[in-house]
Amino acid sequence: MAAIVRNTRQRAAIRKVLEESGYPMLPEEILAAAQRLVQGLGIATVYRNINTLVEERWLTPVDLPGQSSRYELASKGHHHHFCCTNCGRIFDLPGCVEGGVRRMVPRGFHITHHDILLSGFCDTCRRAKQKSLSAHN
Amino acid sequence: MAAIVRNTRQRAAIRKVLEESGYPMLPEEILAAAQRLVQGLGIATVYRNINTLVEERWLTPVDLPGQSSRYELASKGHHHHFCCTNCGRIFDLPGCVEGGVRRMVPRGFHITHHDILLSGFCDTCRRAKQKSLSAHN
DNA sequence: ATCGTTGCAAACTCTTTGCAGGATT
DNA sequence: AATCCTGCAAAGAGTTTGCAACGAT
Repeated sequence: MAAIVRNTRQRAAIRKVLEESGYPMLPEEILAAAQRLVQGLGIATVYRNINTLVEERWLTPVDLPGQSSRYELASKGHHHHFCCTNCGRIFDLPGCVEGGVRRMVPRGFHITHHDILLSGFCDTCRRAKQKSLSAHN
Repeated sequence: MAAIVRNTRQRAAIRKVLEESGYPMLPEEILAAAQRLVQGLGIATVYRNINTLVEERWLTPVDLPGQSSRYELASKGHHHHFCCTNCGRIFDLPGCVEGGVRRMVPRGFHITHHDILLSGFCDTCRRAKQKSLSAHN
């Protein structure tokens, strides 16, 4: 059976940090933010709690190619992300192309899950780029 | 300037292995296969050549959540993948939902790249699952 | 008092790097 | 001959684990 989970200050801090974050966080980011709430917090505790919270389905991993997993609240439900290659910020996207992906697989395949990651320029960076382009011409 | 690239037996073996592979390969898989062509080949050489070949755009990384990067020929062009959660095999998918993803981003965002990963049961595993289900009922 | 949790340090895995010898041009 | 490349071993980065002390119930 699953062990009884205790409410430690460390775990509470880690959860608070993730609840108040507007984007998927890296373990190191969670550590830095949670250390402001519980000084002396160690990285091993962050990893242990992340893993527990993922198993409990309270957190969901968010993976960008070639980078460590980030984590966000599972309660946000199904959505995808946009990663700005200029500023590195990650944005939640509202829509989905559920129906479209069904048509991508061969006959007989059964899709249970799909991940979509879009990348490019967010509005702010796109404007900045256009501005610097026109300044140079 | 970029240094002149030499055609070593090791590099040739690594390229041959990737050219003849039907799926995106892990560094360890590339090592194992290439060691059959060049005995004594070391993992460091595999990593060094992978990195060079990616820079040369001869290889493209393929990333599955929480796993090391795999690599496939860049010449295969734009496509996506299906990962069977049962047998672990990775399949190339022909189609795309290019148009669909454009509608997912907020006004002002500019998409330069997109990744789609579908997962579930491939035809073989779907049939096996159905078979075992009916056998138990 | 029990026993889950923590911080620390060590261990582990994956990848990169320094270096001396070897191979390609 | 010049210099790029290789294998080995060591170093790094990210993550997990063992353990004794701590703390929530």
